[in-house]
Amino acid sequence: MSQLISEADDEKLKKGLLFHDFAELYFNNPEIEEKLDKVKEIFIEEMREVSDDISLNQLETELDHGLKNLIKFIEGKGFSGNGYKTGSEENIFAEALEIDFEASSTEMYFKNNDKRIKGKIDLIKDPHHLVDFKSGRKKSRKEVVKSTRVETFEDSKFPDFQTLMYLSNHSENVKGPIKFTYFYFLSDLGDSLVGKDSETKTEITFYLKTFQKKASETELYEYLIKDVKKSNDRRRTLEALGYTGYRDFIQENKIPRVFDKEDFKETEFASKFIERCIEAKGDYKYVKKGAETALNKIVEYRNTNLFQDDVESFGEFVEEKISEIQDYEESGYPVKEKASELPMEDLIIE
DNA sequence: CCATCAGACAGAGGTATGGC
DNA sequence: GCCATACCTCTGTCTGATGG
Repeated sequence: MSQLISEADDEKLKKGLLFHDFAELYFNNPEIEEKLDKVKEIFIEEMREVSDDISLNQLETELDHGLKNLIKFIEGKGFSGNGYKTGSEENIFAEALEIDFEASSTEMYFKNNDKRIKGKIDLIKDPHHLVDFKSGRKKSRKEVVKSTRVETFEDSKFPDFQTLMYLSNHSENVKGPIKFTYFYFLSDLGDSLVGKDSETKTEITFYLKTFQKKASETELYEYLIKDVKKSNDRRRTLEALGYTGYRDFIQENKIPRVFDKEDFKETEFASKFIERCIEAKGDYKYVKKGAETALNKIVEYRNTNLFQDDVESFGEFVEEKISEIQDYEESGYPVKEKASELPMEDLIIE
């Protein structure tokens, strides 16, 4: 892969930067909404500098959608982040419009020497809510978790440690679950014609407890049986087991770190669980089926949220990679693993 | 009352296709 | 080479019918 950046890439980067700058300025100075036309002008002007054959029509549509979505999403004042530094000194729109602004919760930079990570959070909406603005295609919760988790990122299309990195760092500042929102401000382009109101954000929750602990709580038990009819196999099975029966089983048996539904079904944990269900209700096909879909749901829950064990295993992974790099420094890099192929640009190497 | 089965349906994920 | 899109498959849900 060439290091040269094509004009198209350049254009994309610039566009992303401009949208981010607008988000930052709007968050800190919401009255800018009155000067939206001016913002658009500046935006288009700035884009012309990178590329002389941009499609004005398309850019205007994107602008209308993107700015509208960002305004709709951002409301109220944010939180002054402890442990963060203000990230960017300049804001294109603020400068062009000669607005003096003080950012206290946008573009928050952190560098965590202990954990050897660093990054910049687009917006800290409140102490328990981080936000990242994205211009690309919307990704599902499952995709986000898969691409950030150490055990599964290699199988994902776009490995990206950002989510775990930010959460890992931020969890030092707060107690209790942290929400991480990816806001895809352009993802509903083209929907308005059909009148569809498509979701433009993906929210991941990081529970500051292990999955094992979380799984034993009523919340997960409820998740397994809610929103289905009384006749549902899984619901009938789990209701026979009862919450206490379910909780006891989880407390007695260690849940294996397996993220694939099929593989999970093969584990001892799974067969024991099915056995326990049969004991509670009787040896019927629907009980086995109900227990199996429950196991699937448990894995699904795990694959759409993040837990303490994910952060821990990420921390170990970082340590491992850093010592590998130190080894390479001494003995030379192996030829087959180019540094650029490793999704770890953001790891601190000093 | 409860268990079982088949068939229709919806949503999510994965994959192949065609355009740029 | 990239990407968005359409298509296919898998999974789960619900309904209605049958029979204990």
